[in-house]
Formats: sequence, structure tokens, C-alpha cells
Amino acid sequence: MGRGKVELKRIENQTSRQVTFSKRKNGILKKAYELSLLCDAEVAMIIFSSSGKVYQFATDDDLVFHFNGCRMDRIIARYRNEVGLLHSNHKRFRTLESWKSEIEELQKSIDIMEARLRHFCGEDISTMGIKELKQLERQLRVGVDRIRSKKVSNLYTTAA
Amino acid sequence: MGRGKVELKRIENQTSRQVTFSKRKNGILKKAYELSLLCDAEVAMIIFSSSGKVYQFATDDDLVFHFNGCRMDRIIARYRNEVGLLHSNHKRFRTLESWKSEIEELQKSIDIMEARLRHFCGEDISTMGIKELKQLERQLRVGVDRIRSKKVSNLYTTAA
DNA sequence: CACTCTATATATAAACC
DNA sequence: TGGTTTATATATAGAGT
Repeated sequence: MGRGKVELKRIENQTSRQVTFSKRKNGILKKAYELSLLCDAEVAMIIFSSSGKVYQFATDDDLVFHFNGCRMDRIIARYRNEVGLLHSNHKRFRTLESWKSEIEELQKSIDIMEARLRHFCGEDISTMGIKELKQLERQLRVGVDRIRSKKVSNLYTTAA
Repeated sequence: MGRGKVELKRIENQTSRQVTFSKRKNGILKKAYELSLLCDAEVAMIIFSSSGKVYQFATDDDLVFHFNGCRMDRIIARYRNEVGLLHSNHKRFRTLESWKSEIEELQKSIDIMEARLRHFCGEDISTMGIKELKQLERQLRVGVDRIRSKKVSNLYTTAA
């Protein structure tokens, strides 16, 4: 919308990315407000800019100062209920450091797995060398083969 | 937008409220996707229709992790860290609950990613149906193709 | 950055299937 | 619910301040 058409990909120029973010953020927050008001829907939205700032909207948060997130927690709670995520808890006594380090550990594993998943999808492979690429391809082939044979056996099972 | 101008208040006619909801929901989900993609932002959105159905968007959910809300929990966790706690009485000290819930959310993401990684390797696929298997195979093929072309271009680069 | 100004691109209301 | 069409309302890209 506007003078030029935009490609649907990350805007490389940092300045215009920032400007576009600011404009579109306002636009979408307004849309969220309108949707909730017009259609009597419960809407929650959380936005982190690439620089790390957070913006939010939640239904029935005060319109003028809608940065307090009063209802956010309730909507999130409702979401968890619907989607079915149950939390059990134990481990009462721990130090701050132990919590932090566990979180760091988990985050690290997540980063590694994300990279691996991307590689499996053929993304972010520009940094990989020939050797790694070959290994990855081999692994993908193994996956394809296993799936093929699984499909075949499924067909037989289904047909019977 | 459209033939008539709309008042900013709850649409009383139930049918048109429903129709408007459906259209605007699609619109805003698209906007959320564009915002995250164009501006490299992390975006999470939860929408409950007045009839109680839930719809959602979370950055990257539809890419590698096209599973319902794999990233949602992590965005919520990040939100809770950076904002949610500012509005409670404990501004500076995180509660035990907040540590635990963040860890649980990270752990959950890890579980999902582990399962997905195994599938990519053709493991643990005995529970998958034909449809899922086909989809997985397609994704693996995309990966293989991308790697092939990358290998080819690498050879040229290396040769030069 | 926040805001202004326009030309254009999009979203969508209304009506009908 | 989903699509289609069309006229109109909005959003916003690009450029400037």
C-alpha cells in the first residue's frame, strides 16, 4: 500500500525497515482494537521489534494507554486452556543462578536445534562447506527412504 | 473500507458481525505475518471469536515450525519476562513461578523440536499418517534440492 | 524518530452465490 | 461458513521536514 509495491521479504535497509515497522505496528494495533470492538472478539497481540522493544494490545486494555496488559494474562491463560497446555510444578528451592543457568542451557539447545531444523529444510546453508552439505544430503536421503518404505507398508496395511 | 463506512462499535446484526469477523481476522493475521517478515519482528497474536473459537499467529510458526503455537509459548515467555512482571508488585524480583514457567515453556519447545528432528531423520514415524508422511517427504525433497544447488554453486566458487 | 503530504496498494462492506 | 464482484474506505510507501 503506497507509492510502491513491497516485496514480501525482510526489508534490508535498516532505516526504512524501522519506519515501516513503526507505521505498520500502529496500523495493526488499530486493526486489533477494531476487530475486538466490532466483532466482540477477545484479542491479544505481542510485538517485539527487532531492536527488542515490546508493544502489545489486549482486549479491554485501556484504549488511550494501552500499554498495561491487564487482560493479557487472562487471554493467555484462556489460550493455554484451549490449546491444552498443563503445567505441573515441583522443585521449590533453588537459587537464582540455578534458574538462570538452566534457562541458558535450554536456550542453547533450542538455538542448536533451530539451526539443525533449518538445515534440514535447506535454509541457512550458505555457511556450510561441501563436506557438511554432503553429510546433510545423505541424512536427508535416509529420511526420504525410510518415509517411502513406511508409506508403502501403510498402503498395504490400509488396503488389507 | 468498503461500500459503507463502519461505526466503531459492536456490530449488532449477528450475521454481519460474524462475516466481518471472518474477513478481518484473515486480514489481521496476514498483516501480522507481513509485519514479522518485513520488519524482522517477533509477533504473537491470539484471537477468540465471540463464539469461542480460537485463532492464532506466532512468528515462524508457519515456516520450519509449522506446528500450532510452537513459538507462541516462547514469545509469551519473553513477554512475561520483559513486560508482564513490570506491572506486578514485584518489579525487580522474579517469582519462582515465572522461572518455572519459562523453563517449562522452553522445555516444551525442545520436546517439539526433538520430535520434528527425529521425523526429519525418518525416525519415530510409525505414528504418522500417509498425509503427514507425504508432507514430510515433500519438505525433505525441498531440503535436498536446495542443498544440491548449493553444492553445485560451491563447486564453481571453489574451482574459480 | 514523529509527523506531513499524496499517489497507490490493500482491505473490506455490501450483495450475491 | 467460504468464494465472487465492485465501489469505497483505509493503510501505507516514498519523499520531505
